[in-house]
Amino acid sequence: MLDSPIRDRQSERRAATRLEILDAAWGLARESGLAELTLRDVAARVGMRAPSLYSYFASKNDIYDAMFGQAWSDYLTVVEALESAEPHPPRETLRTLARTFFDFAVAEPARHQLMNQRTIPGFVPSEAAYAPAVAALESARRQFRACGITSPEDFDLGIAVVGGLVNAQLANEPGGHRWGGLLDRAVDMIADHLGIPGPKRRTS
Amino acid sequence: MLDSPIRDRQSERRAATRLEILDAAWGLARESGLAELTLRDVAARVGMRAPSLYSYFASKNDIYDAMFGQAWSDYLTVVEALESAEPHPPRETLRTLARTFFDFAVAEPARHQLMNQRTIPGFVPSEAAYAPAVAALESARRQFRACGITSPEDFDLGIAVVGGLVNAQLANEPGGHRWGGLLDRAVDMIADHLGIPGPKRRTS
DNA sequence: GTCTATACACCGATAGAC
DNA sequence: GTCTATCGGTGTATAGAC
Repeated sequence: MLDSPIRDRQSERRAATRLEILDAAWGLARESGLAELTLRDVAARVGMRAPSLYSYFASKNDIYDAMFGQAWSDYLTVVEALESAEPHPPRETLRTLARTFFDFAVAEPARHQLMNQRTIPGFVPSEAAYAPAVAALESARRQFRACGITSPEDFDLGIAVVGGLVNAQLANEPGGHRWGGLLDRAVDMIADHLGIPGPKRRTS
Repeated sequence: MLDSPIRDRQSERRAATRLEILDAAWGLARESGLAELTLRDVAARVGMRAPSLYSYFASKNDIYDAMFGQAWSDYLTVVEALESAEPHPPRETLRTLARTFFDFAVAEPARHQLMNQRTIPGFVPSEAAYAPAVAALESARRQFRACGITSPEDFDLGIAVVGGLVNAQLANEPGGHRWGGLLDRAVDMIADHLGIPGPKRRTS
């Protein structure tokens, strides 16, 4: 009974509407900022009134939670695609990993704010939404390990450096390239520091 | 007439009340979060009603602006004290500079959020409030230069790395020491990368 | 089941009495 | 200068129309 055709159709419709709502929320977040989201605006964009959203999400933070899960799932797909690609020299793998994270982040500042900063008042990601974030971090950790970086401290350092470049770029020059242009040098700096073999890339 | 004794007393009282209001705002920001500030709560803490605050500040963002200016002025004092201290070996100077910024940031996450992240909706620091931030950055730049780091790109890289460690610490483990313990290593890594002479510090 | 109308408590901000 | 009263806006809860 629980999975009768009727119920399937209903739950499919429901899931589709949820996606519509989330798309509207992403659009508004991109245009006006993540924290500027209002339920009335989101509802209007999908042809509803604000209270109707409560048929699909338990609260505004529940919408943020679903967006958080979507964003990390998307990034998980990207980072796992890198992992399953044919092997490359360690420094090239690290460069690609760093560049992928950097580009993903600066491409959509609102998404990066949701994924990596904790600035939405009262929002704490649920365990379910956090799962793809953990998986993405583990994928990155495996790729670090494949490059010979096994110590947790070294991994923390690498993550922090790339994240620092992202934040500096977004905070001081969103849309620019001043810190993005330092990314390859930063990776080589870490690789040198950790004794990773391979040629340095020429600085541009 | 404009600087009669009476007027002096009035403006002194006014400035004192402004400071009282800002102290109340800092206390609430520390306790409940920067974005959770409400004018009603701030006013209550100084024994006023919310509208009375408008006699001292033009808006809520004007309060944030004054807090922004205070925070950077405080940091400017700290960083200029470092600059006027007796010279030290380059790596030690860089370590002290990095540690000072790191400790200042993690000591008060709300203050760091206001100073270095742009997450308060609609808040853009005024030119006046931004001035001490520029001065602090210039002081840091001079100290980098005294260590032999003259290229703007190298400075950007150094700032970003330290900022990345701060953000990682605050985002993933506020109050902890996981990324703070990597700070000296990170400084040595940069110093090695840039060919700064001097002994490495033993890793802990 | 979906959606709406309505209402509530709270927010920043303003007007005007005192 | 500080107050009360109030405005438009917010997230959210719920009763009821369809």
